[in-house]
Amino acid sequence: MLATPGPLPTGGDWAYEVKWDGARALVHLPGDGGVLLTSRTGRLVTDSYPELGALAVPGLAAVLDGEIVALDETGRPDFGRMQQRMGLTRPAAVRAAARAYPVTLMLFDVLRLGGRDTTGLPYTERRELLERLPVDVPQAAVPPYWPPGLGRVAMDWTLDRGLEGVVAKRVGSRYEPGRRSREWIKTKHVRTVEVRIGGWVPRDEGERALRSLLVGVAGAVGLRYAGSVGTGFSERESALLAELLRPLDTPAPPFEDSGGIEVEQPVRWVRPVLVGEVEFLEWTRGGRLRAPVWRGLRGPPEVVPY
DNA sequence: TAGTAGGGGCCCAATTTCAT
DNA sequence: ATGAAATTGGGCCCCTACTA
Repeated sequence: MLATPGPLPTGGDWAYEVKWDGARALVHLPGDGGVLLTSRTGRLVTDSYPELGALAVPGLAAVLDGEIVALDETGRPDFGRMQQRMGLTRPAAVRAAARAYPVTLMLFDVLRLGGRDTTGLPYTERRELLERLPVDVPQAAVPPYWPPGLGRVAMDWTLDRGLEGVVAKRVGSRYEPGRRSREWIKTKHVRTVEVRIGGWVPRDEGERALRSLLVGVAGAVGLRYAGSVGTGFSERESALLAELLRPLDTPAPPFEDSGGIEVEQPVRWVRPVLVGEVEFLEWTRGGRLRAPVWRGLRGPPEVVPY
């Protein structure tokens, strides 16, 4: 069951949970002391997270839903660390990564318990089952939730702690396996930043539309490259931007450190006079925008000191 | 060593399904 | 029949592993 993105729902029948920034996983506990983990796409990922073998409780047969996260020293999920765990299969590599960045499983739902399908039960009843589970290991947690009426509180609380956002769940809803449902609504804390366009990748030879924008933010001595943005603009905006960018052509990258930019596609550099707004999740360790979305041009084109 | 592939996520646009 | 909602497909981003 997947959440639909949207504004925070309010009203008497929504409960709220933290939106954990990691990798979604289903935990299969056959009851014989084994553990199997599957990813959102159904891939078997057990071998990548050996420490989660600790979840096995002899006699407990269940299927649970949760998010695998790699917490930093402050207890906040660090997606960069998580990425260093995902996809690893070589035992030596897995061991080394597990020692450096151990993961925790945040459990938030029960799909089967003791051979019984629990997906038909309402959210609140599944939560009760979840909280009564005899899973008591440091590698797993059952984070609390906020009852109806406290949606704003949940948003403020998660914002204060630098968490990604909130997932609202309708208290009477059943679990819908494999589906994206409106009974779960995810609301992210979005950040925006003002950027200058320093280059672009045309969609084709005609250069009448764009594939992506290369943007920068104010750096120490000039424009610092912040990554490329490939979504958020409609067909119309794409055409308009291409039209505005074509006359701004310049031979060299306008960024202060052009060495770090790796683009295999044909890039057109431009004088960085166009200012726009980009919505993004967070800054990566390398100073790039994570999950950037173009939100539009801001203000008139300006003559800039770069 | 360089290039390719794949996982996770996001959005737009097109298509299909569902309601009125 | 018509419009809205849901689903699917295609791109792009970030990061790392795998392959040649």
